[in-house]
Amino acid sequence: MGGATTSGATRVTIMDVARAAGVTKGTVSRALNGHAEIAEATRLKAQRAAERLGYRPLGSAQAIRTGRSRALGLVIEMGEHDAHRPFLAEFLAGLSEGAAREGWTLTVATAPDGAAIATYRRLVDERKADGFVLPRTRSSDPRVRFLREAGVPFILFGRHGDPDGCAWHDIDGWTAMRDSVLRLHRDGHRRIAFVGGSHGMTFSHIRRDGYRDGLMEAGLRFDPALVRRGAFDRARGAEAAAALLDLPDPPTAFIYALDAAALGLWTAAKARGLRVGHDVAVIGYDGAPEGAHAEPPLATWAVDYKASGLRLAAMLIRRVRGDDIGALREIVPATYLDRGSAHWAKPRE
Amino acid sequence: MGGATTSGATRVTIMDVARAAGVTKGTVSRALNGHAEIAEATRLKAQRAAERLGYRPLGSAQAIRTGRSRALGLVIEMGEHDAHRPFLAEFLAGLSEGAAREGWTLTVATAPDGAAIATYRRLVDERKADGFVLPRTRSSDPRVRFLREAGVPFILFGRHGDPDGCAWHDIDGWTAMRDSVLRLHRDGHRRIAFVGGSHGMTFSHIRRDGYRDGLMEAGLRFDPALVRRGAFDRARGAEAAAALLDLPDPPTAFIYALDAAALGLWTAAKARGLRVGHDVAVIGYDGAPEGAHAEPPLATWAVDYKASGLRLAAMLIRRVRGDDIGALREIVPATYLDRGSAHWAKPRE
DNA sequence: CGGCTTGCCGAAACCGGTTTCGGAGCGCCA
DNA sequence: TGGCGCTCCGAAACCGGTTTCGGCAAGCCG
Repeated sequence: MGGATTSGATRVTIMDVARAAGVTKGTVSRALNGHAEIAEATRLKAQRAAERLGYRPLGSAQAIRTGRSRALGLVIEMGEHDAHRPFLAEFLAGLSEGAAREGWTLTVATAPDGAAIATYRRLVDERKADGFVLPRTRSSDPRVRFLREAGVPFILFGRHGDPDGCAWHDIDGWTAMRDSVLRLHRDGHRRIAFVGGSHGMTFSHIRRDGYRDGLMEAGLRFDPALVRRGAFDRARGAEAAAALLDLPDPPTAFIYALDAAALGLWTAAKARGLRVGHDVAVIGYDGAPEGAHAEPPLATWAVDYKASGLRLAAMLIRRVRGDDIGALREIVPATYLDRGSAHWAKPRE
Repeated sequence: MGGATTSGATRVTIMDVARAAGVTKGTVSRALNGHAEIAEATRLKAQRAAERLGYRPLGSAQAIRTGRSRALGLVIEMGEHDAHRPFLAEFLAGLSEGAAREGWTLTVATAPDGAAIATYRRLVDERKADGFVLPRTRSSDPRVRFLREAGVPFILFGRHGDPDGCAWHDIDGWTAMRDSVLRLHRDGHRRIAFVGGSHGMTFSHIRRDGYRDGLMEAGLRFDPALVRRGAFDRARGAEAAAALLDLPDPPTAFIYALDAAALGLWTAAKARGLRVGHDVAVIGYDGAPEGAHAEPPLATWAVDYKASGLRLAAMLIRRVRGDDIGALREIVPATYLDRGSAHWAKPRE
């Protein structure tokens, strides 16, 4: 077996390519990196030789001179109520595929909940990543401040209170919430409740605004008693639902900012002898897989986390390469999944 | 804003430390890396200076000479039926924390289902990782063959048919399955079914063996009619349950190799007017969070994926450093969670 | 007191790339 | 025909570390 050290044959280096092509290594480097001052014939010679020998430049050797490690950084904060967890695999798949398409890699680290900055600092100091993807952005985000000061490129999955220097990719939660209201209104609902997610998250505000603006557009009054927030899991979602159902004039429809919380309605409704999708309607948001198995299945707005990861990776790479930030901001729509929980057997007036 | 290039002040290099300590950079390198030929006084001088200046060696610069990038590699295969997905976040947290403790990082890549080898090859060729963690090991695993030939260290999360050159960390599925049988037998069950997971996975065989050996220990006959396999999700789990419940002499208890599949029993039982945890008993395996929300909650064997990740990272690093492989093999127990689904209202004979 | 270890560290090579600098060769124009 | 500018590439410096090599000085021994 020998040691676990050498991998048999030694690597093919740029010198090998240079010898095979009959030029110097400097020329090979320039040829392969597309510098303009290389004659087309020479470039071909170099590329052929590299191809033939199976040459792969050593990332760390490039990094030391260029200062670029060609790696994207992702720091996952291990909060207890991490609603992104079910989608993490898809999200990672998107990110890493987006990175791989450009020959980049993905460096992931995790950090205890509030203490992410130290992790970012370590990765930055050791140049383990050229830029970062920031998921779960908060309205005022310490990570943004840190990276901004350090001059390290980053891109938000979400948005930020102060957009200065921020690139982002986000899902249009505002429209989803607004459309949820309009749909429910069309079905005859007049008292529509809203249960928001974690406080401080940008998306929480945006989704609540969508709800409020939807009411306005539908001509319904905004009733603060019908709004709850801070529900990020099933238990909290059930609490909120219970409180709302016990109102003197309870809502007939519920909009949840998170599927994970929306499932709590089942518990609360059952306890009160109400059937979801019959006596009360509910629309969630996220496209969480559990929702499809609820009885009736949870109507929701599906988000393609893999596609988002792909976009984020591609955009971040462009950002690192110096692309103008104006072009690196986009908002894409979620897709409505019409399922049983949104139904309603409208009672006779 | 300026460009996204320089991060203000330039890095502290080893030369800065050398000057501050009044020695050469070679000496600083040796001092900081604990070489024996450095006088204690000199080592202290170097460490103090490094500390004071906030020196952090540049990983890529070290890598080019040492051949070590101090990064662990993890390739996630994006199969449709990936039972590990719900635990991915915990697993990653463990891995990255284990890596961070030694100053290492974690490089993550994903690959389309069958085509992982190309991804490994890329990471190996570019030296993006010094070793790999292989989750979801198959009895005969092409990844093992590839890495073995390439001479790249790796560690299995699971076991392998041919243990040569393999380090591993695994959860004791055998004992869990055996104990499940014994528990159910103690409760009076005499016909106990087993529904296995994906074919070809090492853990599938091991868990089935545990079931078989448990039967033997309990003095029960092994009945092939009571064994199904290939159930890796809720739908397949329901199919298997339906077939078993429709037998002339159906089982009263079920053991599932995967929680995700076990939840399918609820569907099949309900369709036949049977109550889980009353008319039939079931024990799963994995500790999937959805199980806790089932009605009644699913009894299962909880696996601490974060702890496993931590161990795997630590062990892999030792493997890369050349530790003897014999010391890098371990099997840890799962924890039984006694919940409602395992109950049974034994019918009068 | 001389020779031989031994401990410790400086000088320089080295790792595998990128980038700067300068010059050879050529075409063009006066 | 000479001068000039351009194109293209070789030589060498450079990036930030690690490692080899050799030598100085102190210690040990005979």
